[in-house]
Amino acid sequence: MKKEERHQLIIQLLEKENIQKQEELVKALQERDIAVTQATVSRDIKELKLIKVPATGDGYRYSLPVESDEEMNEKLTKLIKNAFVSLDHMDKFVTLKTLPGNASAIANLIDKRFTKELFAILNDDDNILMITKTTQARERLFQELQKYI
Amino acid sequence: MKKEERHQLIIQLLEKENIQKQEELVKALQERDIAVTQATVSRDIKELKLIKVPATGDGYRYSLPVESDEEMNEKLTKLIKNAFVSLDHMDKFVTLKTLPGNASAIANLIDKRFTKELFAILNDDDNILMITKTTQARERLFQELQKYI
DNA sequence: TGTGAATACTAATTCAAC
DNA sequence: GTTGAATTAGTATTCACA
Repeated sequence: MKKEERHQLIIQLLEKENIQKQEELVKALQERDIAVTQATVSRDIKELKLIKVPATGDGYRYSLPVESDEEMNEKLTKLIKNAFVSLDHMDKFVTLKTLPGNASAIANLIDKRFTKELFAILNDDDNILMITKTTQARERLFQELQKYI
Repeated sequence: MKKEERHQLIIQLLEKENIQKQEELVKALQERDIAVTQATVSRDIKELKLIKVPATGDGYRYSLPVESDEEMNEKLTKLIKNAFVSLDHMDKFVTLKTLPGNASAIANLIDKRFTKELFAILNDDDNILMITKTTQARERLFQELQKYI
């Protein structure tokens, strides 16, 4: 079990369970036969940027990070820089072709980042099709995406 | 200086300064001639639901809360329960009539909560007009809003 | 109810080992 | 580069009191 896998598992655990303390995360991981200590979990939390949130009821809980626009932009830039093939538009459509396997991650980020502009977005393994709400929105979206290239 | 005032000040401080530890908040408050201890700041943080965020660079910082869906739902429920007049729909439109002065706050929350469904939302003092992306989305939105009543 | 002082608890880091 | 054990740093809570 590598660190990266554990990180993924931790994210899943946080979605399901109410983790209030790092020790609880340690236990939850142990139940899945992953032996780590509080020290490691503390580092994981830092790396994953998990946040400690005062719970609505009582106590505290660990929660997934809220990505800022800047962080999403950074991610998008990296992803697109690495996987870009072509970008095109027509009417209210924008298409982005990527290297195989990369469309999904990029589409997810674009979806979050451009909710305002997007009417719908869908992708297969290496293509993203975006449908914008208006032609102006298509223009904005296309120009913004060009910046990432 | 009452607690409520201090809370407001803390929120302002967090927006401006990079507060990494509760002790720093204590110091920042002392500089403004407000004498409190770490214990009090800890309670303030819990009450304000401030979160401890692993910083992008190094270390940690305290930050303003992120509202969860549940919290938005709670707020919406309260607001709508208190100010509801009528709810109606037609084609891709949904209208919500409220008591005078209440439309804006409710519209803002609906906008955040139903981004997926909404194409546009606008309000005056006591009316909200929602335009959904599709008829199915209108159906979903209308049914969800009915639950808040 | 709100607070500080002391304390208990939790989390982050250091340091050594791998 | 990653980890656990031990330690330190930081945070939450208890308890007494205004």
